[in-house]
Amino acid sequence: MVTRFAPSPTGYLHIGGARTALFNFLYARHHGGAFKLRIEDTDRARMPEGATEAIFDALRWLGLDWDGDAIFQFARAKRHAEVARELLAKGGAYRCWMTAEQLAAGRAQAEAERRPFRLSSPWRDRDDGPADVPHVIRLRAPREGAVTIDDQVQGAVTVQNAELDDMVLLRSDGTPTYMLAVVVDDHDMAVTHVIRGDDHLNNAFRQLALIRALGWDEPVYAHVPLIHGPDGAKLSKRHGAIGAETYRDMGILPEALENYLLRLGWGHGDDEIISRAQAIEWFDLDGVGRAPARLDAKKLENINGHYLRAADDRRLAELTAPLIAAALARDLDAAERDLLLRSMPDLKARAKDLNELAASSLFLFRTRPIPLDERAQKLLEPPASDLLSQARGALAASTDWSGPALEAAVRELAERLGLGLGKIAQPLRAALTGSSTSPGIFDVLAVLGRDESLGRIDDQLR
RNA sequence: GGCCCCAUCGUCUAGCGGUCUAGGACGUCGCCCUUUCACGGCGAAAACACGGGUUCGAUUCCCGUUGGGGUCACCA
Repeated sequence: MVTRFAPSPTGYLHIGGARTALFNFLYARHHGGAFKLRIEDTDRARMPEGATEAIFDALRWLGLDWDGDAIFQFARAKRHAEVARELLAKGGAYRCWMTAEQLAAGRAQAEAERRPFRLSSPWRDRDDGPADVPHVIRLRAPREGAVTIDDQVQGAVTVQNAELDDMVLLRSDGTPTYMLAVVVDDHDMAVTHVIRGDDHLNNAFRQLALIRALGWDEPVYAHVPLIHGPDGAKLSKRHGAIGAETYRDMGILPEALENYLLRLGWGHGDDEIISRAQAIEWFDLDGVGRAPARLDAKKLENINGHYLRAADDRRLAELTAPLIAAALARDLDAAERDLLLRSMPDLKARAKDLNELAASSLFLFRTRPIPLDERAQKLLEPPASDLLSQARGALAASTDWSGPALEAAVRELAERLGLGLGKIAQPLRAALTGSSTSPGIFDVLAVLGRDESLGRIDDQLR
């Protein structure tokens, strides 16, 4: 069996497209089939520079590797036209000389009479038009009866043939239409399962008519509901993040986005955190829901936090280093990279995305005297500075500069003064990190080292 | 508007005639843990759109209403 993902290069990988790709990928892997990629690049005018690469990048980022080379639809135009001519020769299609004006007039009249427009070309049953005048080739679609598609997601869907008109296969300039191209490409690529957004459900009936006229094998269809914005409307630019790469920029891990997308419109009992391997084992079309799902940023964030905590420290350090460098406007040296790596276990426990992770690590790399934010300044006001001074003494007296040893020293001090640990820890935190929130203060002390820690404290004692 | 699809907590969903006083997750609100922030733990509020059938029995099946969505090009 063969599935396929067929995006048109718009400049980014639509988040809904990413989910469609994921479903196709998972379905193919689950059934031991192939997952192919086809770029529907026939609309050259509306194709931004680098649009194809953007799709490749996003797919690779998500780890949705396609089998074989990507197929470019535009390059296959000759083949498409050839199929149309063959069909014409067999009588399954006809030449139509209706003009755009005639069509427009028909539509306008239909609208005025408040009845649906049904194309009825006078050329369907005659072929004596002027051969040298531009004309299109239309499918001679059946007018009687109905077609039922046994959709794997939507169930049995029936449409009357009278609802479908004779679609254009070849434009008057000889270029193929999308409908033709899709059918020919799916056939030539040996696609057996067409899994796509349900905005194509209506198209399926037209395409099926063409497939039948051609006498080709019919694919299995599965039309997945679209993804909606938080307001329930179709996802569009005004909702903000619609490109998969935007999520990467937001510091979302690809496995988190994948898990989130997988659970959007598909379920497997109460399971929430699902690995790639597990997804391949479990995924099937019968688990796909039929109602459109809304995007929920909070849930994505939560899942991302989960994957962040589970992620390898080295990988996170590598992912975060460039973000830190950008914030600092300088690169990290080897020692700093090591510091970042060592701090990662403490850092990643509290971040929900890579940007937060980077931001929360900045205090490690500040040069003395480090800047203090408003709350940190407040924490260091008079009564606290005396405590800070005493804490410095206790710390400096410790012969063992390790987390547990330092904690013991500070706890002892707190007890001696009859204070809660927080009374001492907070000023310490402010002096060491310049912030009121950070990883555990004894971890910070340990990771920063004796000289740097004491130095930062002294800076605040002056 | 025609055609097609859909309908369980705010959101994602489990449920495939009785096990439902409807389960889980995110979010929200309490409490606990605690040096801050997170994490984690415990608990709470929160849904079967409505109306008819079918059935001994409907969240589950059928019809209608309402409400969403998709689609109606010589775009893809």
